[in-house]
Amino acid sequence: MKFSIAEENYIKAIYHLQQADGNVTTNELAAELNTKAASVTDMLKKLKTKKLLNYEKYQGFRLSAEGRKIALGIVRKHRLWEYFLVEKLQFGWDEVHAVAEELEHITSKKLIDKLDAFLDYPKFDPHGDPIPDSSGRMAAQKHINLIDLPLNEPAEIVSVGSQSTELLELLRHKNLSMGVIVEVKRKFSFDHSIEIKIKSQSPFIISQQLAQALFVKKI
Amino acid sequence: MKFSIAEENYIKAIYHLQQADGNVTTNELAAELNTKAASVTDMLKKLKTKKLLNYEKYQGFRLSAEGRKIALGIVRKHRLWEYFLVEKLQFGWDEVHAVAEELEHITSKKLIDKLDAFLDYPKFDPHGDPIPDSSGRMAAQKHINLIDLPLNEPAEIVSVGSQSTELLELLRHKNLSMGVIVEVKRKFSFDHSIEIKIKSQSPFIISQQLAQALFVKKI
DNA sequence: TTAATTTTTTAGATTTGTCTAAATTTTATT
DNA sequence: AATAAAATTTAGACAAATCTAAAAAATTAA
Ligand SMILES: [Mn+2]
Ligand SMILES: [Mn+2]
Ligand SMILES: [Mn+2]
Ligand SMILES: [Mn+2]
Repeated sequence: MKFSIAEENYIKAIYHLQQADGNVTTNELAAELNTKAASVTDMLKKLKTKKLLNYEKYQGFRLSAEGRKIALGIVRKHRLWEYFLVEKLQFGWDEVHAVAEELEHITSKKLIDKLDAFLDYPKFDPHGDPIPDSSGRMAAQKHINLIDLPLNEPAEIVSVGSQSTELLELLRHKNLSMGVIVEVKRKFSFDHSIEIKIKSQSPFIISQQLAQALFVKKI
Repeated sequence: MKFSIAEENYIKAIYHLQQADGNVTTNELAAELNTKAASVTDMLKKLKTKKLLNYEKYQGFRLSAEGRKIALGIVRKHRLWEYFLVEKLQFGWDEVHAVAEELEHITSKKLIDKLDAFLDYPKFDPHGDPIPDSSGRMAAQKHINLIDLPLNEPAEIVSVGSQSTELLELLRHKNLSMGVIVEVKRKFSFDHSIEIKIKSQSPFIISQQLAQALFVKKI
């Protein structure tokens, strides 16, 4: 079956929300998609009819197995295109999300598999998120939140919690990006800010909000 | 101003038709887009309002200067993507058109200019059609129709008259593609078929329709 | 130069995706 | 448990793009 761009955007958004939340709510999804709750309800009915969604009125919802499969296909396309934009076209890692938001809806299966081969089957996108393979499998992320990293343990930044331009702008300003090695030097309990150090730079403080948006792997 | 995918498809189709025809008619455009005349009329009104079209009821129409500029931008994207698909992703030259039909609607200007650079500023797409540069300029095609090529003059195939899968399938079957050197050996006036020869292959006959779909450059 | 034919436009519906405002259901608070 | 607040759904409207059928205009042919 083929899906419209609007349907695909809903499916993908539900997929991401249920990763975090388990059950997804109407308002949550409306906020995620910058639309209104009434519009969401309409689309939920349609996706339910198409058997992509387990949904009962007022009860919240989750994707069906079939819906999850569709979602993984869209996520695969999104992340492969992001990788292409950064690795081949020299985009900054903080400017690819909006373009990939469009490219992810190109329908050719052959295109995406050939792109995957051309890129040499990358496992992670520029934000550190795993890229599903053509059957929907992807590497698990066993990453810990920077806020939970013990003091003085070097760790590598491997992913970010959101793709908002605001976040990515701040990260760029602080020279924080995928692959950078960080160490937590102090934790301030008053506001939960932390002092971190990155290679050849004096330590600096980041806010709780920023630390929670960063995931690291101990090395 | 931003345009919908439907609007862009109309603009591009009008551009191609007026290249051949001068003035374009409602039915012509409906046929080109596989839609109905009534739908075309509706869209013409909209494009006129947006000043992309010189159009008076019942009089036929052409793009305005602004409309032509938009059209060239879409053509540029279409042909650059086709080049990418063939040169980088190893698509056959006969299978790229449908995918490019979608990719041409991705809106990022930065994307297309970076793609152009990545491809090293190609001048022609895989079908031999010139690719407009970022200001809309492109190489002129000074090609002659294969049906008009004099006997025994070697010439190089440089473009095809349409991208229909039917045509491209036939060309592939006959080993005819961009860059192939052909010579016309005989012309049969009964049905206007011609006998041609290509490198290391015995001569064979092609129909008038096929010969008219091929453009060559004398060498 | 009428009449027939073709082309084009209009009128009225339909589908998709969206919205606001009102109604309903659920959840939280007294 | 009753009431207030919040979340969700329904009702009704709208814009975009399409269609069919009918009307109007232009073209062609008698
Ligand atoms: Mn998207
Ligand atoms: Mn990403
Ligand atoms: Mn198109
Ligand atoms: Mn082409």
